[in-house]
Amino acid sequence: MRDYYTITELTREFDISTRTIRFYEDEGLIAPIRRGRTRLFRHSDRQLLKNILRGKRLGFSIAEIREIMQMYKNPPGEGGQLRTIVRRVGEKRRELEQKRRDIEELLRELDAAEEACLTRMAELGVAPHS
Amino acid sequence: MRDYYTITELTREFDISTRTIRFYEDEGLIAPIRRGRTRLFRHSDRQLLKNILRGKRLGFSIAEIREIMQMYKNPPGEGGQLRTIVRRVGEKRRELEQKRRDIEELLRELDAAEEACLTRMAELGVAPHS
DNA sequence: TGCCGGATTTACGTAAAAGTCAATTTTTCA
DNA sequence: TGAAAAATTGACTTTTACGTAAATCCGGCA
Repeated sequence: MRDYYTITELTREFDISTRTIRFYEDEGLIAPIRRGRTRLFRHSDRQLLKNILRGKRLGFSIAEIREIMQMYKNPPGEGGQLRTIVRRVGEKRRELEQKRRDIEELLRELDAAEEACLTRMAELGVAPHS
Repeated sequence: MRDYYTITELTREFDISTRTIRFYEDEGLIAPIRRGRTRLFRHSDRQLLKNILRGKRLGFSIAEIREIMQMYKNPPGEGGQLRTIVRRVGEKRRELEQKRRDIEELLRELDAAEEACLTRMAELGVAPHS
């Protein structure tokens, strides 16, 4: 297990550009250490990047991703702040549950569409795969 | 059950602007009928709008939503086209399944974050809700 | 030591998805 | 019928999330 990843290693692993990674750094989502001017990414940085990309796949904006990341990087914090976090966790959870319902619905519709295609292909006497 | 919806009824129901609806029309995603220049939305138009917004919530672009909608609006079609649709349905399904895994992961992390907050609050002797 | 390839910085560019504004037009209904 | 309210159109603007280009810098090595 290597100590550090270079920026290009990460661009290859996740199929994103260096510009994208630097952009996330500018946005304060990751903070790799430096040797001179060169960025060195720790395992934790790589993990954060993974989380960012997961958020992106789910359609969250940078601002939303930042907010989510702050939730589970909660510092000791004061009582009121903790309650705020708990409330926002609840909101995000509901949002994710809505997305999950959306996915289930869409999957059902895709199933129906596929079946309609296969039925029609059978009628036409077409082979199901190339 | 009314025959038609006006544009403002839909903007209120779905909490979007008229500009957004007109934009979707320009993009060819919906095609309400006209009485004079005024748009009249049928139930099917409303349903399409619902589908569009579901796609948006899942982070799909307009282009992707258009592609998905073409899948289950598949016309009689010719054999090769049917196979193309079946293939693309498969791709979208895998994409959705990835999103579903992403959601499960994120939900687990939110659970952990919430629990950490609650534990900390108990230590501080703070009441769990306002 | 001189060069080469990768990394960085700075700055401007851009596509997608609307928002905003102004000028009409249309509809409604008192 | 006539004015207020609602809808339309077109043009321009904004925001987000990077892309791209140019200039610079740095570390290794022949």
